[in-house]
Amino acid sequence: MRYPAEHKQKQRERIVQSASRHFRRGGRQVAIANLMGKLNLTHGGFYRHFASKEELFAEAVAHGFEEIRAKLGGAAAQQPGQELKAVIEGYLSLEHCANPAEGCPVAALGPEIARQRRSVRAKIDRAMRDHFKKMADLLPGATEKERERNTLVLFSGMVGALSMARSVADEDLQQSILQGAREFYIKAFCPQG
Amino acid sequence: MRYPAEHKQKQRERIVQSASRHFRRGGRQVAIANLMGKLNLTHGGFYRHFASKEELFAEAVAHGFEEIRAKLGGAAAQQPGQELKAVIEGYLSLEHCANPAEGCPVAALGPEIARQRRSVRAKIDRAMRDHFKKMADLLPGATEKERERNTLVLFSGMVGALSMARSVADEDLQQSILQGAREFYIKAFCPQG
DNA sequence: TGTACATCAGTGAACGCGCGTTCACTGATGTAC
DNA sequence: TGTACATCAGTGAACGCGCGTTCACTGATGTAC
Repeated sequence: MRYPAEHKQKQRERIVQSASRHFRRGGRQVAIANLMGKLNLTHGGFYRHFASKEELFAEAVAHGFEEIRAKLGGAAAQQPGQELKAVIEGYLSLEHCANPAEGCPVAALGPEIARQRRSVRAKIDRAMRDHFKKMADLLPGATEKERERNTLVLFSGMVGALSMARSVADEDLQQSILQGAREFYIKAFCPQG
Repeated sequence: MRYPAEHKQKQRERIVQSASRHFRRGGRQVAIANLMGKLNLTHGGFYRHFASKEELFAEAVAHGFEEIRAKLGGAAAQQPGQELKAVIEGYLSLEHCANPAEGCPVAALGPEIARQRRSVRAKIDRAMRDHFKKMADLLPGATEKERERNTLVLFSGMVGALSMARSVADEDLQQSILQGAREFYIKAFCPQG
């Protein structure tokens, strides 16, 4: 059956968005047939949209940066004057910890990204740089360079806290990790305590 | 062929140690046949030592904590009076970044650990708590509780920096992440700057 | 306006491969007598 | 001391399953005339 003109592009976007969440939840090994099935499609059609699973993975990770940025941006907008504090509290929240599917792609997939071929990582790099460049507006620092350095320190630190919190089984320990990191980074990066 | 009395236990330890490194390099999905092959064994014998791949994985991760602690302890011992600085510089070194197989298991496998069944994570928890308890001796803090809180903040932060550095393709960015984190954590946690 | 043909997103079977786990078997050495 | 048997770490074939990718086919709609 032939589809309307924009159909293909929209389907492709749907696949990327859905895959992005499923990869973040289950890892890169989530099967293509599974991903397509969630959209009521069969696996055969996948290759009308992507050359390989690798290509989808790279785009899915890139999409994840946009999604988390929208979330953190929303949290920031709700606390004018305390934007960075809101971002830190949002990122290190129990809610983010419990929902990797809708959260930060580095915290959810970091080591798996690290194992991809260079070309895949290069594609992800661009999205990541773009993401952090945009996030840097919220950080303190006299020059843009300094703000970007601070951004990398803060976000890499939060990635680790979230990743470690998710990997422990004990809920008290999980909470301790998140809370300790929240307090520490707010003190370290939010100008007025 | 029947083997000497201690043979079985030694073989088991060899498997755990080898698997630990291979999992850290390639992820949990590294095949049992592959792991056994590295030790010139065939896959069939695996189940004389372990009930499942899951069991091996948990022990392999636990073993990883001991290995990295020995490494960091060695680095600390070489710089008396600057132990913590040596640990931070060792953990956030290019060398550690380039060699996940012999490095921190959380940085190498965090998200994959997070996806394991609770029982597996519980086993890993014990090893992790033990690890951080021992590392806490190096951290500043008036009470033991405070030192342990600081330990979690510092190490989770370093986990994220290492994990993020490994996932980027650009070497300059990778270096920036590591260097920024090194400077920041040394300033934040090493008493005499 | 009507007809014949082209298009192409999507289908589902098939290919080829890898993997976790099981199991009957091996055979050198330990043990019972 | 010698013999028959038990042990059990390790072997390698097999089972059952899942997965990435390919491919011939479908069929509703767009296009040429």
